Amino acid sequence: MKANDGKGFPQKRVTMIDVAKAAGVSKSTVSLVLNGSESVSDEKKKRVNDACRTLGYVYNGGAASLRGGRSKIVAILSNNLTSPYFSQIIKGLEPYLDELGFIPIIMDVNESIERQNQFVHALRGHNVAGIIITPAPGTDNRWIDNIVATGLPIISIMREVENSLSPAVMAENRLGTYLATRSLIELGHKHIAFVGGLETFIDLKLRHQGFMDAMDEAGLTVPDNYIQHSPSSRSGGHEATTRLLSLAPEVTAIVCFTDVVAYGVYTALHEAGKQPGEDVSVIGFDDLEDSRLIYPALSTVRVKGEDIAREACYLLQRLLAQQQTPNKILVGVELIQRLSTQAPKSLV
Amino acid sequence: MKANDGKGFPQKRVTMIDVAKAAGVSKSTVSLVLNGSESVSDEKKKRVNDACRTLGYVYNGGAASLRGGRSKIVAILSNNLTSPYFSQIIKGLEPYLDELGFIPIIMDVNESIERQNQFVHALRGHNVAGIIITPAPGTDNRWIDNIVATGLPIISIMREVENSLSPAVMAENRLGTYLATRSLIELGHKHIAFVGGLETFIDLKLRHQGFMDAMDEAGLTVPDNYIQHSPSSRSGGHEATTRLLSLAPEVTAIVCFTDVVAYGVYTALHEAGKQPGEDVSVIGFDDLEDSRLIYPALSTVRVKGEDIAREACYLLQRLLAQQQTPNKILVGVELIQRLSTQAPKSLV
DNA sequence: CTGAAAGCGCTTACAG
DNA sequence: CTGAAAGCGCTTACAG
Repeated sequence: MKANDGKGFPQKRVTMIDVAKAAGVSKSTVSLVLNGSESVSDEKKKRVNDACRTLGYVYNGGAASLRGGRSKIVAILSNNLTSPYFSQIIKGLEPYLDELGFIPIIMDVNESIERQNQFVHALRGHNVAGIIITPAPGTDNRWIDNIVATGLPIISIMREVENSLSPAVMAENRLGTYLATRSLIELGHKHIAFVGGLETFIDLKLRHQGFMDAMDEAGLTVPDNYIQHSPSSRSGGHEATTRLLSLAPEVTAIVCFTDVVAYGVYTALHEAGKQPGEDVSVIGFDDLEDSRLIYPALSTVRVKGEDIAREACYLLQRLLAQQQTPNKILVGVELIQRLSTQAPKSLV
Repeated sequence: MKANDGKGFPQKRVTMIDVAKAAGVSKSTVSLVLNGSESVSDEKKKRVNDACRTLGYVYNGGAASLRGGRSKIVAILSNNLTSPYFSQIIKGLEPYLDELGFIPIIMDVNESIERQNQFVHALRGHNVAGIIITPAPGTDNRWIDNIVATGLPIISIMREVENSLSPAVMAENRLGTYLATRSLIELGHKHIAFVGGLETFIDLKLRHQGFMDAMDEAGLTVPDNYIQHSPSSRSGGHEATTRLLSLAPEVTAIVCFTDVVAYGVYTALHEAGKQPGEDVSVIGFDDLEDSRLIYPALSTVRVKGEDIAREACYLLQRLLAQQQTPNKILVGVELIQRLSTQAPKSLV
């Protein structure tokens, strides 16, 4: 085995002063060049840039943000790093953030208010330019409004903090499940269940509402045990569906809180000897990339992560420019019908 | 729609001086208390902490790291944010990092050398305490060794940079696919293919090697078209398998680069009217949580993300303490047999 | 268009 | 155990 000797710190750090000396200009000029000022002659610009390269200069963004008041970092706080949906949104955010010259960092809050608090505190102490957050359940509206009041832009995505003044970007949750449920009703289903989501999630309330609206409109009743809550995970969907099948075997269609929950529903159906789509229709929410690749391909409500990303960056820009922003932006949804939703067997 | 008026920055920032005044102590004492020094009287400690709370003081970690030389931030650079495997490793890292008092941030490099470069540069300028990285393909060994030479701990996980002095933590890749392949041979398979992975990934080379070793040992030949490369995604596995099935329909078993690739293999088999497990055996690598939940449950090679996380943090600690470290740590693998690997039909 | 000077909010020896 | 002082590496008016 080879080994590091652990002897460290040989190089003295190269600073702007060294660069200035090497380039034969003042420190301020170096700063101006590095920040892309127009008011420096091309020749000096080149000398500065060359000096940076040959000296191996590393710009100290930490010092810059201490003096300047704002860093180039934008933090994205995720509650569910394992959620492919959130990954899609992050991927969507990156090109916009890049273009604005920000450097995106991601933090894993994991639905914990304490971690959320701790992270935001640390972020404030590092003068980040802004925060994009999926608020953890139970986030206090005054907490988030206080942060906004300090001048730090903070934007909620996917979930809002009720009664907060900070802006939020969300999907049309209610409409989404309404459309999903109505599509099942139109196929002829009458015993339709709703699986997944925890009651503390604000988005669950809205998705649940859309489901109930469609059922009411069709004059269909929803017994209590047709609603099965669970964590928004595959295993959550699995367990909730196993419960559902034992309590209400007459169910012929299931509306799921998310696509990931739907994947768990598939597993539970398989275990019960039922074929998703053929025996029990299943519809998801999100339209993850996997959903058209699994078997049978999953019908779902598409929310474009990219739309959420774009609007969030739009809000960020306006907040940074101290311009007015709408308090809430709802991005559209689209019903995607694939093989997992079919007419009930009794009608075929 | 409610709106933010965008008027900003009302509060003047509270600093240590304000806290010191309010608590009736000097600025240094506040600093000592906030950094957990033992040498301050309990009474002053309490006064300082109370003052922080009542004033709403936010510790400026940026300023601290400028003066002190190191921040409490550890960056985790991921190449594939959508990979559930990487998410599992991050989850594994967090408790260790928490315990050491570090605050973990994640950055999405997305297999791009330029982004990797840019991010590491920025991280250096923010004096992060350390970097845990899955090096992008093509990472230069001198580049990474230079960073180590500045005293910034950087630890590779999952992939190593060949000929680098910086330490790496990896799975026993070669052994893993060797065991996977041998298990298929023992079931009676003779026409075994290898699907997934790009040739630029160092870990692919090793996994491929393990496959070849087992085949050679059993005296089985591997035609060129039994090896199908693809991105490590579900759709990659899907497409590679579709190619494979048309070129070599006699194949009865597939060793996959990762579990995610295996999921794509399932889809391609379904589309070809074949049942994974029954018609064609499939074995993955990683053992993601999903793998026991999909249908049929996936046989695989388990690498505990937690093991990789633990060893990475161990290396980080040693590097920070300027102690010697091993150059490479290999964590164990375990063969997990589920329903997706069965004897070939011809033998039943 | 460029340079000298002050200061962002901390930590760290150093006296006492 | 505590306080006064210097300085981390930048940016930003301000003169020139």
